[in-house]
Amino acid sequence: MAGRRAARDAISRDQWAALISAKDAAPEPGARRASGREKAPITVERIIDAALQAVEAGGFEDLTMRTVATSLGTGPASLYAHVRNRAELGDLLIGRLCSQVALPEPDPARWRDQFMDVCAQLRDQFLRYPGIAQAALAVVPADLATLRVGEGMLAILLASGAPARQAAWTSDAAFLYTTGYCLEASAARRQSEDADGRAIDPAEIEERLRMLPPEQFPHTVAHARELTAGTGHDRFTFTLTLLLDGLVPPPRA
Amino acid sequence: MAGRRAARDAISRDQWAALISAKDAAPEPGARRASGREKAPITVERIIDAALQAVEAGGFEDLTMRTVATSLGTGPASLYAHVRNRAELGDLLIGRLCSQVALPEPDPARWRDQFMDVCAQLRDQFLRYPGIAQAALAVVPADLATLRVGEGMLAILLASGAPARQAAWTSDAAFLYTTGYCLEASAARRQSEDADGRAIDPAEIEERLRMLPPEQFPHTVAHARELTAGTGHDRFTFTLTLLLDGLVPPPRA
DNA sequence: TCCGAGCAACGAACATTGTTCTATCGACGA
DNA sequence: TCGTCGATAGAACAATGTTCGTTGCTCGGA
Repeated sequence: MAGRRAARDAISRDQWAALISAKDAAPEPGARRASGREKAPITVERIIDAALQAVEAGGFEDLTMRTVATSLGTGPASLYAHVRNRAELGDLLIGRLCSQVALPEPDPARWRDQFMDVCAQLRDQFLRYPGIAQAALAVVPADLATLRVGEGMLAILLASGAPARQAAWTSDAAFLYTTGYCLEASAARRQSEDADGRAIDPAEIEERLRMLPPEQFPHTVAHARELTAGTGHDRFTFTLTLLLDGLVPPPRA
Repeated sequence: MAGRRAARDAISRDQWAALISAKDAAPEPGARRASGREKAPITVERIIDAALQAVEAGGFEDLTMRTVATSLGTGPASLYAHVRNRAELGDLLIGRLCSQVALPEPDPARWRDQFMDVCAQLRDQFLRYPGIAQAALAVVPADLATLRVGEGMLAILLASGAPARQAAWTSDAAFLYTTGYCLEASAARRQSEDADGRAIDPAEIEERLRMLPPEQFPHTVAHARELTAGTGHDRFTFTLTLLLDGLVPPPRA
């Protein structure tokens, strides 16, 4: 009760500085020389690999320390020499996903498509690992790979000619919306899977919305189709377009 | 492993219909007559009250079945007669919060302010209970109170004259962004509290952003101030304004 | 008035989770 | 060669969500 433990150890500024300067070189300590291949040492990279595999298979809620550990042929205690927390493992996963996003050279003529593309890359990465967006909403400015994506998105928006603060906030909002969208999509997919057999597809949801009492839910009933529409990622691109058009009005109004 | 249990029991359509038709009357079964006051029976409402109190005090992660139960002077097993899951408890909490949102009569002349106000109400409710937005991202169309807010937001946007589908999607995006914003804000506040004593304020974050290598993070370093700015809820209203202006261009461009 | 059925309440327990303690093993430097 | 230090594990602990029986109460009908 009173002794609420620290949810996550905040690193000091010195640690932060060390983290930044050590970003290159450092050929993954623990790999040492990859001397024999009798045991294959545990490294952060291998932990991340195993964790991503687990999430891809069973969703973020199936990502436990024991799952990852047994997947590596060891016990859960062995992971804590490389990862401080389960939360830090989540950060590392997001970092890995972000590091695989290709960032274009900002082109003022195509900034809109470029920004959309980066968001779509993020979206596809997140959707590939259901529920992993949860971890993206807990991280703030921790990982370098995550910051790299933020830098890339900001660069594209600045190339549009928008003022710095508005570009920064829009980039942030787009990232937030992307993770929220993926989280909702993952949750919906999970919910439609669990009744194993009786799936809840959009048509079923539309049907149920129509069953609401029309006196209290007139618009929901009337536009049930529009509310549940959005096959593919139409809704996703629509919202981002809204944001970008609000930031810089499109040439042809 | 193989026997992955259903994360949440999906209700059948009949149950859904019964849920809708039973929305009024039904003076909370279990309250019966409030006969004596010797024990005060456990009701869903009292569970929700206790749960909200727990979240307000210690955040969403301190919301455990045992916390709620002992707060009501009983054991955790007693709650399962009224609540199916911890997840359902989360849904109920969101429902309670949503039920306290005041929905205005849509006014085509003031729809922008009206919509903003509803979102701000949601934001303040969510921020009052740190981390509770997590539960809002897991719920899809379950609770009636939640649907009521959706109906209200949709009604306001329709009053603006926007096409139905765009209004529906924008309403959805605004709700998504609101929950994401609150989740991020709660996480940041928690992280700044945990080092008990050594708080991480925006100034500290700005400082750290400036420490990044300028060759790889030129814009992040240059605009560190803009990235960390946004005292109060400037960022929140900015993003929503972006969405609304994208939906219906403002009269004075 | 009495009885039985149904249901809320509860104590105890189970499985699973994150995390820590401590011992062992190995390699590398002095 | 020895000592030290970090990685690896085994075992364990505390806490969590959830379920299983049992108990007790209330209410409807004989």
